[in-house]
Amino acid sequence: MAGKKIETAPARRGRPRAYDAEAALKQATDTFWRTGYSGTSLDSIAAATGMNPPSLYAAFGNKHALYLEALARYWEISLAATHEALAEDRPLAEALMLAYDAALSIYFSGKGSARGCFVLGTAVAESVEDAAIRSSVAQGLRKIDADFEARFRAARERGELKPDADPEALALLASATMHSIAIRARAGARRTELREFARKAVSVICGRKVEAD
Amino acid sequence: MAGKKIETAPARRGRPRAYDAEAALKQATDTFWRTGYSGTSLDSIAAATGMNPPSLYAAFGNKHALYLEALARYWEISLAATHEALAEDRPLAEALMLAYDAALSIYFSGKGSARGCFVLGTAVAESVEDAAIRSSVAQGLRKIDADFEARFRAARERGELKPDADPEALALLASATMHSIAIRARAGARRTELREFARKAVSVICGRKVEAD
DNA sequence: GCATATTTATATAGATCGTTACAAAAATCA
DNA sequence: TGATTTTTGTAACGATCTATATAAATATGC
Repeated sequence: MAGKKIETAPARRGRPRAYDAEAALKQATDTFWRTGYSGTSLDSIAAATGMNPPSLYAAFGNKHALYLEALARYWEISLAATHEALAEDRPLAEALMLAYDAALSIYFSGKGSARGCFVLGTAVAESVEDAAIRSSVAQGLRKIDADFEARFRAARERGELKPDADPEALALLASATMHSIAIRARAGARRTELREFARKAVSVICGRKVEAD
Repeated sequence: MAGKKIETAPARRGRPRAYDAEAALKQATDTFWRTGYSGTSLDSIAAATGMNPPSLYAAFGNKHALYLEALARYWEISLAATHEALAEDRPLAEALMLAYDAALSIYFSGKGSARGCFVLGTAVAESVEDAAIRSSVAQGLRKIDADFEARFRAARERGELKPDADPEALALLASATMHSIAIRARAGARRTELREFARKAVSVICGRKVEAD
């Protein structure tokens, strides 16, 4: 066998960092999530992460780059949750409700009042003036649309929907339902109320009654 | 007849104001609409309105009160547009499309890239930390829901919908469609694309094909 | 004309913004 | 140990933030 490359890191020179970049990104995300991009100061991020400004800049570049990284990570997590919920080994209505329940878990995470969706609650506000944020938002929205559409297409082929059902139209309505839930959550709606909303939307979209659970 | 009370104003003392409060509110709204509440400085509002900071404070109180006034006025206008579009002397699908067209006209007003909805694009971002803004958002959303629901209820009674149609569920989907259009507009979607979206949503909601125009 | 009332324009106060300079601290390498 | 490398903590820079103090400007009432 060739020389044994150890799996441990090669022992970096210099003073070791006192922060965990992964945890810091999560804490920065939480701060942006509550007060938005423009409404969040680096001071508050420094307080939330326990990092000093120079460490923040060494780790993430600047405020804008840090926000973009938080946004990308949020999309990664929430898109994966939606994608997994819509797996095709579940009945259609059940899959949709699972997707909305996953979204609600994210929208109502955190300690204080509900923050809704990080994208719709903070990134959309910056989307007029900030091309990079706008592009990330548009791309993520398209991916959710595509996931819903694929699931409706499969449902039609499998006979879960009538043959003349329009998968694209249903996907847009399913996405719209998620958008509306995200906004209402940030506007103070209760979680139980929003889950009822999801149930009713799924009933209309699937063309039949959906049981409470 | 009693003494003739003239209709002209009673001739105020002091230097006359150089601004039109109504026009200034509209220009301030335009500025908030693009860059959000936190992202908008009083300097930029002063530039947009042509007013000096002391005049702004004399006219509107402070930044927060000015924003709340802009928000209230926006709700007034957009709620009236929706309410009028949903008048019951039109066929259901036509009324819905009229409501979405009215919304699109608002979302794509202004010169630069589309700003979407003032509420969903700027007020929702502040809704976690700002109770007054959150309350205004929640109240406005409820009014739109109620307008849609009333229209669907009338449609069912008139036979435009099947007797087992659920007006509340349909109203929530109709609202969600509007929310989604507002968000997508701010994220850069084209107006024609969003109108197609509206048409498809109306088809599903009304349970039948809706012609292009 | 002169006192009074109100708004405008300027200038700035005091705080906070994003960002960085700088030196002490803490690690490895020789 | 001493040189080197990297991060930390503090302090501060210039810009910008919301808001206001102050005085000039412009109207009315007498």
